[in-house]
Amino acid sequence: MYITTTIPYVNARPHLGHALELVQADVLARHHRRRGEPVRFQTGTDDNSLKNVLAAEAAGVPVRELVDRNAAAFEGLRGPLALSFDSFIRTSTHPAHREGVERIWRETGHDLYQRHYEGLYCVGCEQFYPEGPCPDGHEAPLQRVSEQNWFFRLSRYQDDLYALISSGRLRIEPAARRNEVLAFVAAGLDDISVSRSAARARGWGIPVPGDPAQVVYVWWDALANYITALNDGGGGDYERWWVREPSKVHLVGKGVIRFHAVYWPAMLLSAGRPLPTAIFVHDYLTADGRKISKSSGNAADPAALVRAYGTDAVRWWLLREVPRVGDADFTEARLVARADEDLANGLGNLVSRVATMVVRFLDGHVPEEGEPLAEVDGVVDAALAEFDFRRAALAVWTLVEEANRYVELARPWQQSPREREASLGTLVRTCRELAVQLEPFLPGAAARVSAAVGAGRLTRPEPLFPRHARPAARGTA
RNA sequence: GGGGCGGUAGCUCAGCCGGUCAGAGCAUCGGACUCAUAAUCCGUGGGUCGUGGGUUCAAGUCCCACCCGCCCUACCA
Repeated sequence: MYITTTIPYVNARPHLGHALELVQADVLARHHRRRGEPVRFQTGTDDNSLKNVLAAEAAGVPVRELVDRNAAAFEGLRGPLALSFDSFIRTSTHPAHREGVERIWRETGHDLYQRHYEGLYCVGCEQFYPEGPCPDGHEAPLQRVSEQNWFFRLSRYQDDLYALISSGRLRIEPAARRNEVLAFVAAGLDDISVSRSAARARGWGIPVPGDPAQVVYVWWDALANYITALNDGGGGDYERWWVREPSKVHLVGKGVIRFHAVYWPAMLLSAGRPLPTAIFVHDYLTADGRKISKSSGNAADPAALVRAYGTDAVRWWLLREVPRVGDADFTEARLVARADEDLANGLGNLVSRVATMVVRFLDGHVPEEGEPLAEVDGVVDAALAEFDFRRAALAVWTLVEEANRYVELARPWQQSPREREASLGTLVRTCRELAVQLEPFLPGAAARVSAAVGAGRLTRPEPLFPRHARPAARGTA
């Protein structure tokens, strides 16, 4: 499976919304790797956006410096969020990227033509609008732009795209999003402008081959990363992951569906390249009921949240509480409640009590016999197949709940030695199974559970998870 | 303007083709237990399922209208 996230433009530091997409992709990657499937997990940054240029100008720093600094912040999420991406591409520095963009440009040459264009351009959206103001409410006013641009014959691919998506050959999830795209395609596709004047872009970006006065439209440039990251000029990765791989999944936010579900497949069709097989569209996060923005502060800064509460707590909130459909509101109080109730009181306490009983009653020796209490692999698998991370996480959690109930039922401290051996054997095996099932979701926690109830003689473990709220304050924060 | 999604207990949400669908978790209250991070387990209370109509023997569950929130799309005067 080839899994990609979108590559964010780096006019600012990453926020929690970026973390959501990265963590979702990471869960898919880890889940499929665990099942022995070949996986390539790809992410990176879009350095070539005009927005980066403007942000740098506003900050009074060279573009290169701002882009490098912010790109480093994105790549730096790897550790704090425990991400397992296999490669991280930066569109301004990856050696094969520029070359790859030029190559697709040439391959689609039969669908490119020059046309004079005049319109209102929103730099915030990197998009033209027939009239103002910009529907997203970006602060910068729309610019009246009049220039000679390159256009792509998108209109030519309307029928192909419709057939592709309605047949499911290009799967778009959730279904409501697929319908949205189909409605858009069916309404008729106009050709799109795919270049900008180099002057207006301040010379930032990739020059159009044979027309240095123009730079390649940033979306065209950015979308290409999905194949240029594989060094599509040669070297085997492209062949392996884009041509032969049967499952190619793009994770994208709802704001960029059209680029991924319409423009990108059309580009590939025009270039005679293989297409992705699935696009999963997630909705957005809000923080304290408000749209996440640069002014949201720490509440939406994933690195800061990890410093305060740890990797597991942040990942767990993103996976356990964000629905497949619909925006989700993030609050620190909810993250703390989840971490305390689920991780500390639920999982941590379970492992703690099981290990302690093995130490106390069996001198630390784990019984030979025992089977996990339940099988959740199938449910997790089914949930992840439809990108329902919350349902998958919940399924794993049923193991914790079953195990805690089982302790109360069996009451090993009152059992005969023989009964006790059996019940503790069951509990240890269940905890081990938990570690296995949990790995894609909470790799750090899984490793700690594994260590606490692993092979050899058990010892009384330290608490696996800290509690963040005082008991008396729980739920009121 | 057109299209889509959501509006279910205080909070977060499950409820596919109409008939144990009125549910879960958290919070509240009561009980049990003591292996455990004062954690855990069991039970109670609580909702006119956005509003108003309609179809049906029967509707959160289908149809229509409207209200609220969000998204996509478009701009006729």
